[in-house]
Amino acid sequence: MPAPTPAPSALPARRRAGRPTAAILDQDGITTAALELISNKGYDGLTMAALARSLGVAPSALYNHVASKDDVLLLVEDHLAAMVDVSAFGVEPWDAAVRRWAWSYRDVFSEHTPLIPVIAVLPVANAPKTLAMYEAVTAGFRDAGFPEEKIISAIVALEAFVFGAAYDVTAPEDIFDAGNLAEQVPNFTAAVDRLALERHARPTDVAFSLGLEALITGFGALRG
Amino acid sequence: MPAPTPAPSALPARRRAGRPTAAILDQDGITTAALELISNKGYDGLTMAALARSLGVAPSALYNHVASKDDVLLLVEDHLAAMVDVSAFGVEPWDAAVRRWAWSYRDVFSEHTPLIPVIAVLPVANAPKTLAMYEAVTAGFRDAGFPEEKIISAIVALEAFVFGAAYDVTAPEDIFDAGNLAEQVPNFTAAVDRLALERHARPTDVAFSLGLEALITGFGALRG
DNA sequence: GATATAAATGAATGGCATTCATTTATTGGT
DNA sequence: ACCAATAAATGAATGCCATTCATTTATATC
Repeated sequence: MPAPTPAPSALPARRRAGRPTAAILDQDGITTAALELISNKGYDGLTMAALARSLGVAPSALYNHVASKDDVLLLVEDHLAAMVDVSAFGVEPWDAAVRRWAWSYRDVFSEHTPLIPVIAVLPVANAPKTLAMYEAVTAGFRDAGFPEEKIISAIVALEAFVFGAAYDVTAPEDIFDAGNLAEQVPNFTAAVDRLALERHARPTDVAFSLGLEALITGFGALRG
Repeated sequence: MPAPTPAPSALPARRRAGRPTAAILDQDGITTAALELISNKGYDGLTMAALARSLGVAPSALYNHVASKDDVLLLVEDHLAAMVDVSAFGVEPWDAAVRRWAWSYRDVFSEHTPLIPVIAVLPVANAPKTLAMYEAVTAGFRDAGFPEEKIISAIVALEAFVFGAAYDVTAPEDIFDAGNLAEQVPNFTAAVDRLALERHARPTDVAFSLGLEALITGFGALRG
């Protein structure tokens, strides 16, 4: 049967199918809209349908510009990588530069932990800004006298710590409350209670600092 | 209209609805079936439908024993926590015990990275075996002369590193291949190539060892 | 023996990413 | 100046997924 003639939609000037004067969508716009959506509704709210809606477009239109939802996540990841602070490398001493980099790396991704499984396994060739971050860090290590064969390993180790710590930031405060099992784990409970007495900074920041300083000290000793 | 009388199913002795002589399902059986399924089909294959099928049961039956799929993941996680090797604490020296614990922790969860977002944020009260692991580690730190107020922070930091490293294990080998962007990141590319010349162990193991030894050294100095 | 309960069934439900045929304005070639 | 190819949109499927619900019934409890 012939398709019924669509009633000429009088109301909200609905766009008709077909190539428009200028493309509505591009990867930059999709990235920006995704970030906005994530910021407002979190990663649960980031659906292809919601993303399309926020761009005033049908969901299927997105697939002219990205291959999949994972592709969207990759775009977001690469955008965030550019926000990580590598500016101290080559300016400040090596240890201070690492410290700045690692803290900002953690802070950026602690708001975006659902990306971590994506990044951790992402070939860098698909993420130019991420690659640029690695380049800056690598150059910083090299110029600081780091033996070349250990640079990547050191960065990988630091990154592992950063990613794990990013999760930790999002954990509930009472994650270590053993509840009614407390009597069965006296050492653990005592240590948790003891930590709670220290009221300096967020526990997650204390742990991050403790680990990061150990890594910086340990890696610093490798420099020639 | 009245429900049509169901034909008395002659064939595969299909179970009828209603309370059976003994419960078919329990949390242990669900956990075991989930692990089997994960082992065979990976986490993508772990659906409530597949889990139910492997148990010879309707999907909805699972919900008499678990509240949600996340609940299943929690059961799996706690089972795995019991496989982490804490046996060296109190037997071997502190640094050797930490080494054994961290390596085995990483190895166990590198096969189960989809659990990491669950664990990292999981209140320990819901995971008794995980809690038992923490108790053993905490006692080991305390007996090694670790100041009590730093024990939890040190464990959290080590755990963060372990989780991040577990992801790294699953990364593709050529993750650092910059492809056609290689010229734009000369330092990075050189460092990646230089590492490739070292053919001792898996790169992921080299990085883990490097980071872990730095953490052990750094934390070891905190002992009284 | 009556009643309540636990544990199963199977049929919805609603959300999700993704695919596909179709439409049409623009671009580039002749 | 026409014409073919293409890019970019639509909207209607598709199939998978977790979860809910009314219903059934064997067993346990009073």
